Amino acid sequence: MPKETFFNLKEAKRDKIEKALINEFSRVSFEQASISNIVAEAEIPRGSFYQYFEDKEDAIKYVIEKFIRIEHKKMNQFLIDSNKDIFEAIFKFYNYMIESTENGSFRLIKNIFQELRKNNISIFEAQNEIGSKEEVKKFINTDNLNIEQEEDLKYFMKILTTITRTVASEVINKKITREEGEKALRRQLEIVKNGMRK
Amino acid sequence: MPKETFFNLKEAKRDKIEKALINEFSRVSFEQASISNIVAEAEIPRGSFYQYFEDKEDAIKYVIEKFIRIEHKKMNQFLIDSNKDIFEAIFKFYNYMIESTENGSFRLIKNIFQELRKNNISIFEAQNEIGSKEEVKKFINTDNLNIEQEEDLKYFMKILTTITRTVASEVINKKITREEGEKALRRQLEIVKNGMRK
DNA sequence: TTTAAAAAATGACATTGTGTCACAAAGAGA
DNA sequence: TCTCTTTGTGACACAATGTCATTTTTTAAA
Repeated sequence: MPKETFFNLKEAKRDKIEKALINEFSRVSFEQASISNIVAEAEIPRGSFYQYFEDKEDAIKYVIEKFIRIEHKKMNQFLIDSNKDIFEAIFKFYNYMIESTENGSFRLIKNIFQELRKNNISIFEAQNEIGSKEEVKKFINTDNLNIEQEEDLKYFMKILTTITRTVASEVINKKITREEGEKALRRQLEIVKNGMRK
Repeated sequence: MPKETFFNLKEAKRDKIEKALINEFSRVSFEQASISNIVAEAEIPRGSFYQYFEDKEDAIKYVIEKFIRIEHKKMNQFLIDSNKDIFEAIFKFYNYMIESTENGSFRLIKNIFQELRKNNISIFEAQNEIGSKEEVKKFINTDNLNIEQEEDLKYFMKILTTITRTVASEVINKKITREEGEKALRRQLEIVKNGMRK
């Protein structure tokens, strides 16, 4: 988490720094991102950066957390739009994701995905942490889901997250086309829905 | 891939370098690993390192590929031991994995897992690439699996890999205990087996 | 054995980046 | 206005990376 000082900054300045962060973390992966570039673009002295953030990791975490918060809201909206059908919502989310990348935020999302994978962070994690089963049910219709134990929903969500992110990553990294990704996602969700056992 | 020159090295020297690599990549994560440390321990001049490897990434890839090759063999053995039952084999593999970490290779595996996740590399990928459906069937009994399309097996393996690795990562990083991991893995495999739909 | 060309080894060096710290400036409260 | 606290600043010490001109070793042909 950024330090207090960062949040005390005037909005314009904070925005400028935020832009510089997004720009640099879009340009290259976390490892290659350079604080020197960030402070140059944000037009702040090097010392100030360390006044605001612990280090580079602290900075990217800030960007990622903001990203996740937005995605999370999106996902909830998709759940509402899909009558709480998690499978349909996931599909909408996938398409939204891919479209975002096609609209320019390509590299940022690509790099953020890499970091998320690296640290094994789920987009649903926040939601899961809020949520007892009852809590989650506000968003997800579990009538058609076979939930035996309290943890099942958590596991289930975890599987869904990873599948979705893996497919999206492959599309974003152009290993497969968007259409192939859609097919792969559909089929994998099918497997999770119906099981692999004959 | 390391350069030709590296493979032309006398075994003793290559082993020494390999040891140094493993040591450094065990000590800290990829980003923090330092070539200076590696060349110091291997007692080779800095220039030699760049004679053998493109860069740090090239070096860790070499270590990872070797690691995967060994794991892959292990997995095949577990499949044979389990009468080609993929679910049982995965379980054996999980336990083997956790035991390896308990026996000292803890940090290396931890860091390798992080890299594997980061780059979304599957342990089964090699196997999948070898394999047409027919090829894979030599190792996996698909009689009880509901495989409609050629790609289904690939998707299925992908899901299994990610689940296993995620759980193993959490245990290795001590987010959960070994027993909790076992439970989580069992339940998640159950979901993939039987499906989530009621 | 001699020799010439190719391959490998070497380490100093230019460059770039990180995080710190002593000091300056600004703000806040009395 | 004075004082104490917070914020800003950039030079600097330190460390790491990748390169390159040069030397050494190997190879193989004469």
